[in-house]
Amino acid sequence: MKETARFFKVLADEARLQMLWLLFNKRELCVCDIMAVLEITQSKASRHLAALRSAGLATDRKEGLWSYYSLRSVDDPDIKAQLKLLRASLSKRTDAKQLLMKLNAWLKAKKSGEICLKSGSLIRAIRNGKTGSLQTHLNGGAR
Amino acid sequence: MKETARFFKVLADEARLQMLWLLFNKRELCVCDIMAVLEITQSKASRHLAALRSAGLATDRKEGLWSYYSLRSVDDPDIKAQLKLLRASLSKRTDAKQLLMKLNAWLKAKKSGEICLKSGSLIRAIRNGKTGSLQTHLNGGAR
DNA sequence: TGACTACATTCGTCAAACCGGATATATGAA
DNA sequence: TTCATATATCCGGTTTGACGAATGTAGTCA
Repeated sequence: MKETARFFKVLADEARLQMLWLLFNKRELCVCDIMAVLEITQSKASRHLAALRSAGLATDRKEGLWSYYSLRSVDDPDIKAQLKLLRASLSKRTDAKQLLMKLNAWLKAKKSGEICLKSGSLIRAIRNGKTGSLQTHLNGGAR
Repeated sequence: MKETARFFKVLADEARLQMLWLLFNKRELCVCDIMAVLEITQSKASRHLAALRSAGLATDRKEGLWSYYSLRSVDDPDIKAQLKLLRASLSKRTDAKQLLMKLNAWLKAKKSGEICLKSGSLIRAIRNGKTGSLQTHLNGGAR
């Protein structure tokens, strides 16, 4: 039963629940998207996604600079049922619905050319006074 | 979703899962029974049972010296479904089955007059060299 | 009353988990 | 090659949670 407890431990964190919820509804998201929508630091996003992956609930696919995470199809019927129930349960929550709206808004904004303002790298670049092409984005490029 | 995470936190402990499992199958147990079957200290048993109670999953009923714990009927349909699924999931586990056998053996032994050797009070009494009626149990009474 | 008990709670310790900041790695572009 | 970036991981610090031992509380019984 230790194994069962370990499974619930994975679900016993709000950030991971939110990530699962997003992945329930989007099939594939990069770390940057999750950072932005949940408004968390990059290391937090990466860390919890790694936890979901090592628990066998998610997989990642690398493409260029990005890591795209998606749900992993589990074979254990009990875990499958738990996840299904979790999804149904979250669907009723207003905060979950709001999160989904936020996700859609973010993806739309991203598609229209904006960049991730929460990016740790970006923040560091700004602090360091690095100019580079970021300025192009922030001044000329961004509307 | 913080609330959901908090719920899973309650399930994210082996001892609490075991207690829930016992209560799924027995309707009412006193702390002493749980201590004996799970082979845990009295404070551990009491602490985790209190956690289940404060999470709204269990209630207790006092009768004389004993506290009898039982499951509390929850109204939230999602939590109800989660617990039902948990029970079904645990039912398949061999360790859960063994625990149940152990519980039945314990209850049978208890009925036939044995006392709880794991009792903290008893241990303390022995350490303190108190004689009293305990010696009757340990020498004359016990087989 | 005083001894004995079941259980609750407190206390100090220890380990696990979460966190943000910093750094490392790897890729793509100039 | 060098720079900008996305992500992973490392590093201390803080919080959370579990634990056993000890103590407290309230029943029972002689």
